[in-house]
Amino acid sequence: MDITKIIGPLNDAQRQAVTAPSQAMLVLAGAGSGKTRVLVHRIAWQIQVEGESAHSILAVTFTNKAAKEMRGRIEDLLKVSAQTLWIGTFHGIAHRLLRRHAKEAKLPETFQVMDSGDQLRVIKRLLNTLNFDDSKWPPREVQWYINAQKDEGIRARHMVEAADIHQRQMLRIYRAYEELCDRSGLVDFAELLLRAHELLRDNPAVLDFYQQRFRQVHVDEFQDTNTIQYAWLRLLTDGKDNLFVVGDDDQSIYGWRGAKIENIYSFQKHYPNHQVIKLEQNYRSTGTILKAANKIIANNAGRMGKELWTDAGEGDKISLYAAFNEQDEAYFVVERIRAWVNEGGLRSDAAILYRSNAQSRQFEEKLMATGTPYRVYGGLRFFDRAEIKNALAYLRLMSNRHDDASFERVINTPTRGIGAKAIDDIRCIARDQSISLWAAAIVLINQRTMTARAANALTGFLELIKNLDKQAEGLALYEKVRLVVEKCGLVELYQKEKMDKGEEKIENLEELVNAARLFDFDQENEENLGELDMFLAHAALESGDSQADDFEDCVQLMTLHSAKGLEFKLVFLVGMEEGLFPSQQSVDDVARLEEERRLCYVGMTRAMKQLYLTYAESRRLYGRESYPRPSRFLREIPAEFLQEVRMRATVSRPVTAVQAKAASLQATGSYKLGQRVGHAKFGEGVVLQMEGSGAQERVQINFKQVGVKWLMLAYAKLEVLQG
DNA sequence: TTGTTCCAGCTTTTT
DNA sequence: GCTGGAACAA
Repeated sequence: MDITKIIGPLNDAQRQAVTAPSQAMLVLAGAGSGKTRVLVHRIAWQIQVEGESAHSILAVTFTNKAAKEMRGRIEDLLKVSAQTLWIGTFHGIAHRLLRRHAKEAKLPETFQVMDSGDQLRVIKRLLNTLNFDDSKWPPREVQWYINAQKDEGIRARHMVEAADIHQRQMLRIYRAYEELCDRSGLVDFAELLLRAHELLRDNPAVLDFYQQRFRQVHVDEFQDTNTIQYAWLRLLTDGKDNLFVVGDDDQSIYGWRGAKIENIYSFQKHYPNHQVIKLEQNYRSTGTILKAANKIIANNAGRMGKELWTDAGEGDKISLYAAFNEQDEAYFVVERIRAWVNEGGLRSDAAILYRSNAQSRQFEEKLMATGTPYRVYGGLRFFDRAEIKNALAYLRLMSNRHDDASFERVINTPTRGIGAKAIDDIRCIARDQSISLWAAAIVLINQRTMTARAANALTGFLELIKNLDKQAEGLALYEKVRLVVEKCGLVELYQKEKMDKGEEKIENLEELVNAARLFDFDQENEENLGELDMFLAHAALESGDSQADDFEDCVQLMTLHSAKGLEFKLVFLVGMEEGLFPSQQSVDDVARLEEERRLCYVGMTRAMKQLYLTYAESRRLYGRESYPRPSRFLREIPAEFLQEVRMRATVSRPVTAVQAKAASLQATGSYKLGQRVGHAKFGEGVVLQMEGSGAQERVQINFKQVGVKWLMLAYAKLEVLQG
């Protein structure tokens, strides 16, 4: 195999990164600069040219999707199966290590992975048993607190009793939560990472083994790593400097969930012999889009410094549309998409990006009304559905009787006459004796204090699980799943549900059997573990797509966060308003505001050909009308890159909106933000900002020809133009 | 056990 | 102003 295939398609900077000798390496890869390509080709280079065995290479990503894509591309390039290559998410790899070394990690062999929904339910229940008031101790906050500690590598036992009563109680809950999880053999996502770190830290033999084995370690999206993930990477590469990380400080948008952009800076300290390579040539967007994005991100302090460029030409200007309200905004966007499609564009090349999920509705309504197919990203995923979780809970109980979360989930689902009283009693016994709910249920039955009916029901439940387990013995995985689906009574339960809702749930259960059949057991089973346990872990770690792949050509709707890593020919960045984007909750804090700005940068750099920015002059939010100012990010774009758009045809504006606008103009006796105005010398423009009052009142106007200017209202003879 | 009513809350999300 | 969850009544 000749190496031109590996280094041929690369530019200079990329080639430098790919062919560099083994050493600590930081590749700062701007948006659309071929980051994945560098990783893929680097790994191929090491195997083909450096003669590394695939077996000794580790590549870590954040999402299953990225891991899958990378594996596929490496196999394409090398034309061999990359089976022995370890490519996976941080959580997936951590899970693998814990399965292999359960004993050293002080975990039971049958430990089960909880997803965040499971975790929340466990916490809720825990708060109840500890007699904490839900309203004073919101389970979500507790969950956030616990995960934040774990992300920092802090166990309850590391923490000092604080003077603060709130802190002290939190610590108490954290401690109880850890105990509960240990007792039930439950591991949450943060725990996977923390345990994997402790496994390496506390077991020199294990650490040594993996340090020897992984001669090359690669990390994707390094700016998104949290404290514990980075600590884990450092352990693994300690003294070898064989860490190759790719990331972009300008695209760090997950600080709020523990990602430490600082890890990029620390990397340079911890690996003094590192090399930094910047990838700045962009292969995605037009020159105009890149320049505008560069200008925006330049407002952030403390960047590593990077400026995207392209040789693809300037392209169209960025379009700015000031809508009257959110209805008009949606109408405008949908009309533009229709025009795009009429001119032969694909719907799937068009994306509507927003800051918060709630914004999707107005667009969905307008798309629906015009019969335009669309797809909303986010929302319920397959393995998150209640019916699926119920079925999985039965399977988990079969595998591990002490899985309290699953026990509680299905003890009375479908209803089998075990009421709140009985469940309460079981909980009490479990708490008092520090045993699992399953064990407590047996104790309760033996006490013979229950009514015959309740005792029968409870015995029936225990027997059901035992019988299912017995019958499942020797069956193939999918047969086990089918057995459970058929025998646990869920199908009957959903049959009774009215309308198609129940039917859909039954279909999903059938789909679960199918998923089990397709589950590639061998690939994930280096650990020689039970097939069922692997499948259950798979379900927790890979929650699946929210929707089945539809082959229809659809407009794409998603949040800015979920757009990261994607690209579209036509992009609408909507709701560019203060309070929405940047979010109200971020405006008082420089660090958070900068993260919003990075989000804006990410959003803009999704666009390949055309970018539209829209904002509404009035928006119904939380039931009341608000008149937000245009987003500060709009002001950060030099006017030369912008072009104001108006609807070509007369817009059928909702009457109320026009009236509201007229009323507000009269009320303030002044100009409104976004108001189109004319000036004798400067021509036509749009009001961006106002300040002062009376004779001191000034307005900032973005003129089409001459750009942004501040004018004293008293002197500038402005003409109000109808927009 | 189900249906109703009331009430808080209201960024972003993968694993 | 809407939504989801919890508390309550029947």
